[in-house]
Amino acid sequence: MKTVCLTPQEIEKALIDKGVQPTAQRIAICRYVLCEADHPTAEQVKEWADKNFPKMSLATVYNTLNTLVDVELLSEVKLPHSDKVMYDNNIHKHYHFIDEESGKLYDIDPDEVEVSARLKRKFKIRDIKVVLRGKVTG
Amino acid sequence: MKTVCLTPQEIEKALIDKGVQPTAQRIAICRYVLCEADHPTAEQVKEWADKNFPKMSLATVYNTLNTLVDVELLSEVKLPHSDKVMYDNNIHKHYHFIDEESGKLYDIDPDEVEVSARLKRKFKIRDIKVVLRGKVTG
DNA sequence: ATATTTGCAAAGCCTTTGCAGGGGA
DNA sequence: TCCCCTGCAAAGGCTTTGCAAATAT
Repeated sequence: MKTVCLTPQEIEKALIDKGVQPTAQRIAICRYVLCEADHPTAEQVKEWADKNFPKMSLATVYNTLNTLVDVELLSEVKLPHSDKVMYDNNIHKHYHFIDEESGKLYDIDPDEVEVSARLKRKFKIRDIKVVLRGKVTG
Repeated sequence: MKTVCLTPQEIEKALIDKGVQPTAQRIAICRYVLCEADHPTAEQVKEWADKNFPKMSLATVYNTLNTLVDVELLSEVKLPHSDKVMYDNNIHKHYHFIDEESGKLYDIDPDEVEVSARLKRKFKIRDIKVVLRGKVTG
């Protein structure tokens, strides 16, 4: 979750820069998922919208999230501990830590994890994903 | 995929040892998923069953696969490149490599990948999952 | 005889899609 | 004007479940 929140104006600009029309719904969702939320699911975005936006359909929530993923303002996280997609405002390379007790996700900086693979020659690695799991104190 | 295939008798014994009734359907599915198949989906197991078993419902396929996972004769693999669960007869610790072209899965021995994490103290790691992705030649 | 398991169909869960109405450029 | 977006409801894909009939011990 980013510590700095974008203003509606900044969000509008970001959307336009990406070639996405800055509709009220999209700006609202951006305000939530880019600043306030922490790895929300579509359902959580919908719940937020129900409280903070006049009226927004679930389809619009999904469409908007998919659009934001397409233009790389957001990234999609699918992890085995949940059947729901989670959305991550961290679009840089990073790993994830799953708190086994709460299911909560934490972003892990790649610098904190060292991975080196020496596979048989037939494997050409293009990407490595690491998912950590355990307890989080505090 | 194991190179050694179990006989129906061995499968029957394995099921009984695990406290699972060795019904014809279960033995048949075991013969496929424990020996012949390579990371099959439930759908693929059903297709195999349709060709090689008098009659088996999809529910039985799912129930049986879940039972085998419960008794640890099989492990469940959920990866982000597919929305379908894949079943793995390798129940030992290992990682996976996804061939980006075919979607095919390869088991990777943990010895071939070195991972070391030095996270902040609040994180107590209980498990590390590594998913590699790239091209496979040959 | 009693407890499990099977098969079928229906339901469940998450996500996508079709289409008509509405709003922005 | 014209195209894109929204909302609604229906559909889609995968998996689970309820229940009655069949099977196992």
